Amino acid sequence: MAQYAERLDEVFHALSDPTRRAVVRRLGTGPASVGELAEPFEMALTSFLKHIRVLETSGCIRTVKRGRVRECVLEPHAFAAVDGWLAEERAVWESRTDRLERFVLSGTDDEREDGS
Amino acid sequence: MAQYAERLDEVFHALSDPTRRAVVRRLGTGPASVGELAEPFEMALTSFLKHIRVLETSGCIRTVKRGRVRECVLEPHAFAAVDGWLAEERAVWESRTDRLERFVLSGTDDEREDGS
DNA sequence: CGCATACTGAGCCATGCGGCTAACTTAGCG
DNA sequence: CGCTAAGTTAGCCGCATGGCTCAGTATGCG
Repeated sequence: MAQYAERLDEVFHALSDPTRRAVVRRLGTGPASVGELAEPFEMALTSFLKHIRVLETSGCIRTVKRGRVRECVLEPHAFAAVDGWLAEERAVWESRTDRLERFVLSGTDDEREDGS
Repeated sequence: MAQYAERLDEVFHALSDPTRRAVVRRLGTGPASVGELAEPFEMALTSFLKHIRVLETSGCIRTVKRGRVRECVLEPHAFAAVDGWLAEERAVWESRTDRLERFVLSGTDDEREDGS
């Protein structure tokens, strides 16, 4: 278990920006060029390109240059990492609430986690 | 749909740091004081406290001061937001692959999404 | 009371982020 | 060939982040 990680930092960072999340959302509906993706946003193209780079280096998207156009496609694989982390987290948390539940129901002390 | 969001920026940002993810993981096993949480890390307590603040303002954790000790507890609710976003994302993406599948199987053109 | 413990606040510093403009490169079209 | 369209590179700017130290504050124990 816990094999996910790796670029988890970068993926979470990539998703922490609304512009980038919007791009991801858009790419969910299919591939698009940088220009197409940039169109809904006010910012300069160069600024927007930085977001694309962040998404790409984090592994959230893949891009290829065809002619003078750069095509971007979603890399759903990257989100599995987030999903996996979340699942592990929930597993830890749920096993804890399970123990708590047993403790409450049984009245026995099952609740010390500091090894002192 | 899409009711989650709100502090999604902050939550993703909070989770983009390994120290903070480790804290979240630890808190999954139960509440802890700032000092307890800080112990495994090299950094100064004041530096560590900033991480706690980030986690708190993002809504990932809740803290209360009892005596001179500040207790931190996980706020699993916050992760539901991430989970929700992820689910929406996947929904978009899967409806797209469904359409693609139909297209491939039927041979009809079902694949234009730009309204031009 | 006095002292150690557990934070807390203020403020410094280097780096990184997210925006910008200006100038350049390539590709496609006529 | 020459012009336009689509990126791309380089570099500037202000602000946020994540580390640090040093000097409080306040609680609990003896």
